[in-house]
Amino acid sequence: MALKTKVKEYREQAGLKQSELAELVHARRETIVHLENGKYNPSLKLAMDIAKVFHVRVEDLFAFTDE
Amino acid sequence: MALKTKVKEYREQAGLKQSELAELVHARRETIVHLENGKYNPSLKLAMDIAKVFHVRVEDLFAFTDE
DNA sequence: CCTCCATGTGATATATGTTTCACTTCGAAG
DNA sequence: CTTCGAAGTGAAACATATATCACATGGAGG
Repeated sequence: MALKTKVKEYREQAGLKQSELAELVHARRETIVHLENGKYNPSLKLAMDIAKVFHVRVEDLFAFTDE
Repeated sequence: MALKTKVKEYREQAGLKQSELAELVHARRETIVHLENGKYNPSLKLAMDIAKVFHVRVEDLFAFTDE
């Protein structure tokens, strides 16, 4: 049920601010904040857009855990 | 903008009905219908659940085209 | 301490994915 | 032609992702 994400790790490693990543994927800064803090499941498009920015696979960036 | 998907191909190859796939990923049959016909972007969770059923990567199953 | 900037929060509004239900279409088989 | 099961359609209700806005927090440096 819970979503684990590495967006923050990849973003910081890439030297990007939340606002810069948001602009790259055509989303709002607050949306990135919520995502990094696991507030909700993104749409497939948003997830793939972010994965593309970091040149990683969606599965590298997101994982759903049971419990 | 447009979503291309191979859900139908993989599903038929696996010998599954839409209703069976739906049950496996805890969704409704109509949701699978809409997805296979590119009606909307699924949630990341649904996309990953389907990819897991077929043992493929999300990127193998879905692709967003420009135009 | 004060300022600036990046990050986080919360509430509300809007967009859209998903469900539900009732119905239709279509092919295969009797 | 009739029946039956699988697939498709459309509209309305509902759930939730995303946008918007205003404000709070926290660290770095003056």
